[in-house]
Amino acid sequence: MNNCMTTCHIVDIKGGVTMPSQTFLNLDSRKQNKLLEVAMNEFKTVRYTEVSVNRIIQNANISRGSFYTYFTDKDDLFGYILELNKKKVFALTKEVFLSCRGDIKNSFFKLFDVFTKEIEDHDFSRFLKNIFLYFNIYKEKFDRPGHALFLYVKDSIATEEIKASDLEFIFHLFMHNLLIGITEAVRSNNISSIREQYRRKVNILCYGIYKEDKRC
Amino acid sequence: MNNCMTTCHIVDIKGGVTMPSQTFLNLDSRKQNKLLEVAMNEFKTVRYTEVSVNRIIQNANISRGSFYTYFTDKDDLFGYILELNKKKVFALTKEVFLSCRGDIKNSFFKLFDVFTKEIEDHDFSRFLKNIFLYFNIYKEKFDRPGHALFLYVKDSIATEEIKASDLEFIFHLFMHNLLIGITEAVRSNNISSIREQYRRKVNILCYGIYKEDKRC
DNA sequence: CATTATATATGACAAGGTGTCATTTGTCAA
DNA sequence: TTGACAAATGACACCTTGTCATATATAATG
Repeated sequence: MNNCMTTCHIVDIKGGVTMPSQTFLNLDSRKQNKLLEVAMNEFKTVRYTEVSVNRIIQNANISRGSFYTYFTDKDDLFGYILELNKKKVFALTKEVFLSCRGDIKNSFFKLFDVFTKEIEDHDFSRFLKNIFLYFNIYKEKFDRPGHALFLYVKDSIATEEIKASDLEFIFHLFMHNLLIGITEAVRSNNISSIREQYRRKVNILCYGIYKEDKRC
Repeated sequence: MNNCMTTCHIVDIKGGVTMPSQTFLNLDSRKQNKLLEVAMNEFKTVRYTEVSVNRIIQNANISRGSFYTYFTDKDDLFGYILELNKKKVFALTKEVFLSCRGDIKNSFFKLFDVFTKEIEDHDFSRFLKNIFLYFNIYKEKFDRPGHALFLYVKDSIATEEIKASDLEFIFHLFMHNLLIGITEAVRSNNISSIREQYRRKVNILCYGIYKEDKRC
């Protein structure tokens, strides 16, 4: 059943804001894209630890020296690619929230469908997993992406019926659940059952874990 | 406020069951411990990617060749150390559940206190973070530790009042929340406020996100 | 005790990685 | 044509890892 993937992911990536050098930005955009594409492919293909700058520069046909004038190192490059994709993720997320009039439950139902579709369409699987992993425990709570995403969609969330206590926490909880769902979906060959399971979980998140009578 | 830690973690670790070679197990236990201690220290000190087998064998006073007869590589070593510590974590967790008669809410309240105490006492912080990270998104859902822990404590959880839908998911949700709380606590200098926040979240998990009237 | 078998230890080595830098090449403006 | 600045280059120093033929210790046996 679950025979693939004997590899797990917890990766060390230097934090901080990532930006390629001006030199890179000045580059002919064809050249930029070539490098980005090659790199993306590398990140999709091998484990993060095994990503090799050597291989990247070979495939992109640039010299070692050039690479290091563009990016300080592989973390830097990865961070940049992430940054580029983040925008898409952010935009999609917000769009969904708006289209659902801020309703959390429905938004997260829909997000699952939207993202799994997106992944399927673009063969992003491996790379997107990395992106999602980027939103992991640490990230999620302390670092930019998770928090930034929240800030970005915050206003699109309908809060009248929600307990005020900690909207950001709630958001992360749902996000976490979504990521698990998506990752499962990406790996599974039976999406519809994963989808069903996912929806049940969203319900638990909404209404709590206790049976009716026990509530509060 | 949150000025430390510019580093985030998403790490690549090979999965699979980790076991040192018989040769290592045969070793005089003083020698074993020496190596383990040195390694542990390395893992505590530097980012996972930067952990160097070189440094470890130097500090442990063993030859390169020996190391590689004990463990296949650094992932293997890390996995083993994790394994050793996991037992402790498992035991503690179960103990707490039993002492709370399986009540989820109270168990997770207590787990927070127990673990933060444990960490404080043992200067595990950096290493335990790694352990906790080991239980991250992927792990949590697909791999041994998270699932295994669940199986281990499963029977100690009182389920009469819980919606049956997906106990494991609920468990992971609470766990996830606990890990976030602990990590925050480890980094913070105001544990009691983190603790308070944590408890509020546990309540959300128990009773859902909606205000009274909106429920179901 | 001598001899053989087996377990353990060793460090030189190949293969490959990273980041730097003095130098070359390209480009544009005066 | 010349000078000034931007970009590209690849050899280099220095690191890492995992392997393997060889040396050494330990045990087992005739």
